[in-house]
Amino acid sequence: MLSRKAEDYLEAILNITEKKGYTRVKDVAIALSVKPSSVVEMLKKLNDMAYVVYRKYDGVTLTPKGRELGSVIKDRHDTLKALLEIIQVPAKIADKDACIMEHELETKTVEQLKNFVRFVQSAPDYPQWLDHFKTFCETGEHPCKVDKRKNIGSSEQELKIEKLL
Amino acid sequence: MLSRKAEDYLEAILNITEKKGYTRVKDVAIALSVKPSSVVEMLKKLNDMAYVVYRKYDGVTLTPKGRELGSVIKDRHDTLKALLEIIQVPAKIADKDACIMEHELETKTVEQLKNFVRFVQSAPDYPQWLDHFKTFCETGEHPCKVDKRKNIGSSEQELKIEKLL
DNA sequence: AGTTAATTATAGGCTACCCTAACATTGTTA
DNA sequence: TAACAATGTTAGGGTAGCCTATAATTAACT
Repeated sequence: MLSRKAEDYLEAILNITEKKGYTRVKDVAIALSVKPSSVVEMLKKLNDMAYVVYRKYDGVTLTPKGRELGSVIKDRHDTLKALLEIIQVPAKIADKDACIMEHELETKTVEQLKNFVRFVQSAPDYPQWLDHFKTFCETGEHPCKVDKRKNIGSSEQELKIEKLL
Repeated sequence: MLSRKAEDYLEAILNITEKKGYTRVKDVAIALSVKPSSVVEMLKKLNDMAYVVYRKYDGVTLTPKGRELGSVIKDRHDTLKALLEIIQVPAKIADKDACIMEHELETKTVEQLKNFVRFVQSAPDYPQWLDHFKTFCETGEHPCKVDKRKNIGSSEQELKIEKLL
């Protein structure tokens, strides 16, 4: 298992490589707000563990193994960020906090997480979409989608129904 | 600012104190899966920073300052746990992962986070409850609650409407 | 009270990660 | 191509947090 930090380095290398086509020590140092010497130290470790190929004075490239793990981490990050954005955390904070979750979160993030939880817990009726979500987890399908196919102009109908409530 | 670890210690002390009325070195060691010597080391630091009162061979108590910060952390933890449970992560995993978020998450947790994000992003129509959530953030009120007061027997009505869709 | 068991404390050591300062290499440009 | 600038590397050092082994204290039992 790689440490958190090692994963951060891997993720950074992946991001930089995707954006510029190659990665140098300096780029990683800037991305992670550390000194170049720290980067070199970690690159040696990642090289020994076969996550990257690191040759002196010649930048870094990811091995297939490294690319694979990097993708998993990036995906995790993107998912967390998306979740935070869904609950109205500003994009910039969401991106930052996706890395940190639990400790040292922005006030705004914590506030929105709380809001979301209270929103669900204090709902006057059991929220229907939660059932929809459960169904979605089991079937991969949105239940309303299935029902709607039976009708045409369902969006108009929905508007009417909304007014009824 | 306290480190993650220091916060973990503080939270553990708060939990143990709430449950047993007092806290000994051994309890903390078990709670955090570390050796007693590590606990003593950290208690000295927390004592110096005035988060706890630590006297040799005589357990630990939280200062008001420590109790306050501990509560904030515990609240954060509870919120994250609740969020994970809302998205159908089993309680036990939710509790564990509330501490960890982002790194070293359980497969199940990541899966459910992904499900939730996909659930929202792939919805056939823009999900209404998201608007409700936005309103909730601004007003602290559930919009449907307000509308419903105008009618009686709204839950019956809802049932009918559901059948219509 | 005396002996043993449990708990707590100290000393010393280890690893991960970061730093600064000095040195090496590569790139750029007159 | 020589000189300077930018970048990369190494050496040496620091802190946080963990450990083991050993010593001190407290608790429990006969």
